[in-house]
Amino acid sequence: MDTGQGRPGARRKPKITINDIARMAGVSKKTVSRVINDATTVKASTRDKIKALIKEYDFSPDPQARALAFRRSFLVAMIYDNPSPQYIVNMQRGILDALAGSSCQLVIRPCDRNAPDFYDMIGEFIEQQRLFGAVLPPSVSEDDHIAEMLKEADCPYVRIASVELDEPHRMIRTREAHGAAEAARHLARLGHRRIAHIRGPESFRSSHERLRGFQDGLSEFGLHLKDDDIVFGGYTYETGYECARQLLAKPERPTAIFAGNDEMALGVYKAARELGLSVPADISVVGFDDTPIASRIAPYLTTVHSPIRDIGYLAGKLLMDGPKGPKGAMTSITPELVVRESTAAPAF
Amino acid sequence: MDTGQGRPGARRKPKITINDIARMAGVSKKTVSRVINDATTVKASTRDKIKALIKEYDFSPDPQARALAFRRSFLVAMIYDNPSPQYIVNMQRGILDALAGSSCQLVIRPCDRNAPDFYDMIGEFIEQQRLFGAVLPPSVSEDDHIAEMLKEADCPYVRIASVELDEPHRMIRTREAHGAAEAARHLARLGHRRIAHIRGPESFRSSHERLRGFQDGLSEFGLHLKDDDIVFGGYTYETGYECARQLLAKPERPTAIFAGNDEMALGVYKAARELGLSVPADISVVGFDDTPIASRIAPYLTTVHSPIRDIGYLAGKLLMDGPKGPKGAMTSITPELVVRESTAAPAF
DNA sequence: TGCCCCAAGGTAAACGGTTTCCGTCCACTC
DNA sequence: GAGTGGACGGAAACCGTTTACCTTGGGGCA
Repeated sequence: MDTGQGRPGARRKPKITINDIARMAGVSKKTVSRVINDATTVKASTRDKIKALIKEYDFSPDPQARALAFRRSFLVAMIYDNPSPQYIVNMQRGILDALAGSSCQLVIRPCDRNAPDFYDMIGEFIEQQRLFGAVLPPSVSEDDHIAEMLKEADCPYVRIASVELDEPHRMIRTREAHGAAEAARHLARLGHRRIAHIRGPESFRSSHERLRGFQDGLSEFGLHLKDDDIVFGGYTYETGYECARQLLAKPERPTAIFAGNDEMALGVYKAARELGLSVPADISVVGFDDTPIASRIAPYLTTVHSPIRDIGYLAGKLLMDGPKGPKGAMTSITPELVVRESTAAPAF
Repeated sequence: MDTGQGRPGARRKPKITINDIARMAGVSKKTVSRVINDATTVKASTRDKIKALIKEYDFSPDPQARALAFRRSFLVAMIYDNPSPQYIVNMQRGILDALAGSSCQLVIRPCDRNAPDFYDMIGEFIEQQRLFGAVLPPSVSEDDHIAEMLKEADCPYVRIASVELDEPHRMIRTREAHGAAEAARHLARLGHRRIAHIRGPESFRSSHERLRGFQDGLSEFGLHLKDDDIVFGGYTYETGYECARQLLAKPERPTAIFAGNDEMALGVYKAARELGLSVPADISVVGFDDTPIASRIAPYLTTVHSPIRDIGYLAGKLLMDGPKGPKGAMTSITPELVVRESTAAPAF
């Protein structure tokens, strides 16, 4: 595009092809193609001349034609079922960060793992699009069948998960257990002894990891979660609320609750409010994710922060670099605790 | 130009082509093509037979090959700069709802209108991708230069905005003034007389519309906003907070504040909290957008609900149908007030 | 010199559809 | 029996790249 200020009479762009470049450079279009893709066997002087022409005429090869010849589109898909807008948007941005400068575009593919024709839909999508690659955040990432289909279709992919469930060059690990352990230590140091946990659903690996990490952190202080102080939530506001009602109705109620994510932590806030309990004076609350609400609500929520955008970036980078990318590439991310206002020493 | 080389082309798959279908149907591939695309001049029985075969063998034409022949990709782009994750995600879903069943995919293109090379980037994107269409939510939708570039590239597009700024078949109107007027009436009926407004930035058309609608609503009750009761915010939590501090520090402070969006309304909550004012006893607050936070925070926020996903759906539909779509197609959406807990009669 | 080999680059055929430009066949109608 | 129009075929061109395969020229080496 020209940067000149807007003229009303815009010109029709004389679409320039690889042939034009070749003619002007005095070489065959094959050589131009070589320069564009893989300039290994082209003399430096020839390559420079062609590159100069490409730049001068602002030429870029037609993605559709390339895709046809390559038998592979220049599309990277993000396939996800995570419902959190914050998560989704940040992940998208991260992947796009990694795609910037490449000739790939990001197509999004939300889905519902419970839909009856789930695998058909995704399978068809994968088959048809001949994707350049796919990024799978949780919980789609935990679905081995999807990974299998992608492998089948010869489509590179990267899975983002809290546990190692594929080859290293296809994985970004989020060490969620670490963040959960930090939360546990924080509560233990504050002096809490009666601590409860609202965990996420069985079907999410992350909920296991968060629980595990939390237990590990507590055990460092000789503490442990009693079985009936672990209740199952569904990672939603409503379930968080209900679980909290249940926990706080006990005769000997806990002085601190670790919610499996921020949404449920907000549910705990609501339950506490209704019961006339003050956060953090009567009950300390810790969340997980650090969604924007966490720093908007009163009291500001102590939670575990995951750098979602960075994770997306790593995943995208890993995808673009392929198995033979730099060996030292980072492939894991460690969430950290952010202490705000919702935790305090228990009153005795 | 990094194309992620080193990926060998896909290995051979028993991929079925249009020729196979044609052979099996006993027709020429041209007729199959007719069925796939247009089917106007194909006899019903032939068409049915071909369709059955297509379904049986699960054939779908290669998008890349079609794109090359059509000189147009099967990609619909959503180009946006709106920072609200909730808005983005819902809009994406809405557009995808409309794209379902078509052969189009959704590619996303966030951008920053303040970047120095903004128009270059977008222009290049539009030129290269030969998009099937584009959806422009605010505030990108308000940029005539972008619309011009799209028209130039012969790319259909739909703009979503609160005012009519393009031909009807390229517009989805969000009648935000209506929702704002409802908010005004609600406050007026409660008995508020001293009302303030934290408006959005000058550069957003929506901020004008919301102000205008609010004023219209007030005037029905013989009320009006004094000039210094209208302050400029930036649609962010922080600016909402600062504006509220300013308004609430006045000797004769307002009894109600209409914030231009929910983010700013949360800022008002914070300011009120700091000043020891209770919502809604001391100050009523109304937001706009109905983000999820609005129904998570205490007190639940009275706000104006926009069905973003529906809007996205309409935009996508309009795009797919084109100018010759059904005449009676709905092309406007009216946001409605949702009364919750943050508004009450003023204390005298 | 003769031979081999490699770097550098060319040629033509894919890639998998759509389109153009006729034609043909056939059933109806007048 | 001629005219008409709908349904469909055939061949080739085309879309703009990449790729399989081949040529060419020149240098190293025995």
